[in-house]
Amino acid sequence: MSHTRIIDLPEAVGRRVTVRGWSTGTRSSGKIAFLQLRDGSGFVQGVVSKADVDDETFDRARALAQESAVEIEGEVRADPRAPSGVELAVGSVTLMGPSVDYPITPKEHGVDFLMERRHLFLRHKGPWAIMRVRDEMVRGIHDFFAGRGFVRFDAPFFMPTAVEGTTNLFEIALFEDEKAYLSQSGQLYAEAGAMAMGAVYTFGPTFRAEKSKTRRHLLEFWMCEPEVAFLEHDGNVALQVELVSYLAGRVLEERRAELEMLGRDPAALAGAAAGDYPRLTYDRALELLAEDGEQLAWGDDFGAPHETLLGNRFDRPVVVERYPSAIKAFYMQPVEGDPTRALCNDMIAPEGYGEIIGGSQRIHDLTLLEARIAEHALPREAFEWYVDLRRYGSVPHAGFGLGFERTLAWFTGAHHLREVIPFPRMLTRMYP
RNA sequence: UCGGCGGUAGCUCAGUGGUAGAGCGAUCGGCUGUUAACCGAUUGGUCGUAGGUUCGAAUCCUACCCGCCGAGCCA
Repeated sequence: MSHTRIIDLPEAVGRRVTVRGWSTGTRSSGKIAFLQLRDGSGFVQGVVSKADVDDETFDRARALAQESAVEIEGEVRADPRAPSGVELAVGSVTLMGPSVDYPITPKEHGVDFLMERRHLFLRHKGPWAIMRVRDEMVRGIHDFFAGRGFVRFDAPFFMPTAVEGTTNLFEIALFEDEKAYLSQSGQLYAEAGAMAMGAVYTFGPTFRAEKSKTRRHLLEFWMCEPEVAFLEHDGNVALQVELVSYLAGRVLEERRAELEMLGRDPAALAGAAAGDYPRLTYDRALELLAEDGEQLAWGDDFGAPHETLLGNRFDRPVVVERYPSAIKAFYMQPVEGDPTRALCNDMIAPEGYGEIIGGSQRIHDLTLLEARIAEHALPREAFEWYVDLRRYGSVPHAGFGLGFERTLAWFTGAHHLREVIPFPRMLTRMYP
């Protein structure tokens, strides 16, 4: 017998249907019982009237423990009191999988308690809504790039060496004496991809062995790294703004109900969806920070509090560009006529969510790149293939990395990145 | 790694030297429209661990463990 998804019930008013799902709770009085049901697609209330069913069914319904798996048969009724506009007048209840002493009770719980039971907590409304926004964003990324002729290009996760220095890398023992590192960025490989395919993007997990214990950090997070041949700095910034405003608009359009379930005011994302993000040079950002009482010397990098101050000045993300070369990665193209500054940018989200994008135009000159590799004391042999990209038809190119969880946390208003990934990996959490 | 805060019932917490507490949950009973329902009853404890001070320690002292928040670093 086929069953109907809860999300489709509004189109089935007046029909008898079968719903398969789980009970999230029951309330009952002597003659009527209410079953809260979810099936993964949505939530609905089942109403059991003692007058309509036999005693056995009524008792079975009101005794359903939290998270019991059930098959419910009944008639879909429109009811203005229901949040989704419909409820189910229950005719029969079949227990498919019992549930005893479900631990996450309808009650306030602490963060650690819920994270320890993440595999179950994912069933609840908050995580459920966030995962649906996450899914929408993933498809948004693929649609955005596919619509612009980009090729999805997969970088390896095992790396022979560091992309940007050897700190913060997870070392993996392979065989006997062989070692490898978990990827902290697919960018260098994406550059090879850009020269092969024109425009590519990677999308996958990335690993940072940073002992950071803040709401903006995970050991394992997802990153989207586009890389485009013949793209220069200004085009790179424009692409970033297009991408983020597209994603914000898409989430507002397709997952507004989920945002509202999460208590996230959609108006907070209106500016982000509109595009036209402010652009500041690093030097200008220093001036703004000084206005806020944060005096930084030229050449200092921003800390988290500085990013928050800058981000909170605007109702949408802010682009900060042309940082001092000394505090940026070895592969960044210098500003023409001013080698102390790099053709790079960060994008900082509002509301303290911090940096969601870091990008740059890459060095395409062979001699300059070789000099930078030497200056940074990087292992030349490991980068030989990367240097090759400058030997055979080198062209200006640029790209960036979008921090997926940070962007998603900002969209959903999550307090911590661990809330927006199914199973967070942190310094203090490897289970479940 | 550093700084701040914390660990007491299944959960969230109160209890600062003198009998171990509340709310919620769960269980049972009642109630025909509940949205974290309501009313009544029942159920509940290695006070993070180890040691010390004391007639007496959840409470004071020492060490350690674990967690939360932040810094640095970064997306």
